[in-house]
Amino acid sequence: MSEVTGIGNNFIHNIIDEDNRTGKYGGAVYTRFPPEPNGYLHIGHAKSICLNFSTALKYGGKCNLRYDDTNPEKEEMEYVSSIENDVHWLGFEWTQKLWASDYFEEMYDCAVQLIKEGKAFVCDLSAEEMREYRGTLTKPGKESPYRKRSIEENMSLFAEMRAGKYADGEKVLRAKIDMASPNINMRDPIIYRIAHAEHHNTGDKWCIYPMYDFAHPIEDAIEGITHSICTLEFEDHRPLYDWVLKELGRWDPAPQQIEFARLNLTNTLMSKRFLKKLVDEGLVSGWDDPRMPTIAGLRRRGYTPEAIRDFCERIGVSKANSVVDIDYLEHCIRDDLKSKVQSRNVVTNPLKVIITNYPEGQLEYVEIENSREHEEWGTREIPFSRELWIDGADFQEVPEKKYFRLFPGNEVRLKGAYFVTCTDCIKNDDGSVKEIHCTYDPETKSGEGFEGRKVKGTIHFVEASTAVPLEVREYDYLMTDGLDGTQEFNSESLNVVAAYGEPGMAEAMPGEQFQFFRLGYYIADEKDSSENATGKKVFNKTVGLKSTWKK
RNA sequence: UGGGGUAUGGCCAAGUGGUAAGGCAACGGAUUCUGAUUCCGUGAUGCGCAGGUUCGAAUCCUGCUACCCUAGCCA
Repeated sequence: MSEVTGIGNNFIHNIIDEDNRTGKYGGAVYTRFPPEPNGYLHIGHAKSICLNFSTALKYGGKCNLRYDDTNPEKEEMEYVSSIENDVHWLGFEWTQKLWASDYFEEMYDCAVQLIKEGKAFVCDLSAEEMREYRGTLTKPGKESPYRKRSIEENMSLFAEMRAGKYADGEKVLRAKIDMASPNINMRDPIIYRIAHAEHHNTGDKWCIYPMYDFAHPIEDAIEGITHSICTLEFEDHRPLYDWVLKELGRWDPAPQQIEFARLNLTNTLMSKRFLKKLVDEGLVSGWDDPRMPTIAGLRRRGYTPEAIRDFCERIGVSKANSVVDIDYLEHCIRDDLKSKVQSRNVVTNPLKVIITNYPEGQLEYVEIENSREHEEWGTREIPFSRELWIDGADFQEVPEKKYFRLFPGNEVRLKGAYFVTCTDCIKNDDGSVKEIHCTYDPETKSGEGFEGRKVKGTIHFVEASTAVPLEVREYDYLMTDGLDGTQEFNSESLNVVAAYGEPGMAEAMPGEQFQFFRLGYYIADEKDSSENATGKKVFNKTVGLKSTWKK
């Protein structure tokens, strides 16, 4: 994790420090991560998860996982397990797992209280009329003709709403605040609506459901949340959040809402609408497609929880809208993996090399270190023979300036093995390079202290008869080129999001994470591998990062 | 056009009146059996703009400008 100085503090900590100084919450820090179970979690949620859980951890406080399931029409249980899995995978444990729907009875009671105190009323306006009465950004709204209903009438009407006497949209319960408020959220906001829908948790027990603005502060208060952290777009809702708690007067001290800027990544679209459409239309293999910015997708791509947590900590927290460069995320995964993963030889766009002066049929093993960072990880033996594969990028028939890898007449070191000199370049009929011929110098074997001459280049290789074919995929993230998430798109307009793969050859290895020379990192996910005809393991999908090789 | 926010080097981001942290990216250089890694080094005379207060301002005041959010019976 980051040990960089200056990182790890943010404005929310300042608020908490101040609260602790004044004793507002008696030193308690209780946060919560409140997803609505209507999709998979993505990297943006990871920022919120890290913020909430880490803040609690930092102050020795608590953090709940709470499903904000107040809208029965949009939520599905299938997302619940993925959410819990992702939070756990990131390395966090919640103090309590709760459902907003478990508070429905208490929320109803709160609503009744407001009615009894003349602070809420049942309104019969249609959705359209409601919109007209609400006014505009610049014009104040008009009071509903139903605003003056008596407390008794409101009580019985609300009870009838609960009893199912009315159809969806026929009536709503509204808070009585101020139709002339410059903040539209305060213009007698709806706090309960009718929805005859099956709720995943409460079934058909309810046909009226609380709105977010009414439910959320109550949920926080019931759980004893002290700092309710949410994103910037809720800033305008804070007055209503405070109003609900103040008018109810049931909790002291009441929780406070704090807003921060949500995460944006360059060229990455994270709206659930966009991601869900990709999944629904089969444009990706699922929510965990490696190209997806979901936590599940990143996991399958080879990201570690440590890297994601480190990233979330390094980017900081502020109220300024910003777009973090995706390079930063990649830096974090490289930084994490490089110190804890072994190296393996893998070549892409493999090019056959024949060592013409090496005995045919002979196979020898040369020693190579498993890690250059960890000497204690030891070495392994890799095969070497007359026929090898090298990376297509490690040979240029006509070398560009300052190219010091293999080209006709040039000598390079094969890492762990010998010096080889390119003597010939064999072409196919179409002019492409078929294979190259080299000679090796037995005296230059690695580890034997040859000092006769130096070479400027060292390249890696894979022995041909033992190599495992695979596809090295360098996935692009979901690119937003020309797309902003609001427009329609199809598989064609989404070409930019396609993964591109290159055929590769690798030394045999178990399905774990390794570092590839020059290629970055990958994970050979077991579920992405299969056996080929000869019983050899083939990694159909090898998830990698962009190459570190620059031209 | 009302209200609410935000503006610090290419990208994040500290800073809370005392003379601009750090990270990413970039670019130099050293080391290197892979142009990786590692290691050093380089960048705002300047903190959206214009004034003002002060011995001193990114931080305080005034006036502008730009961008974001906001008119769901979504969250």
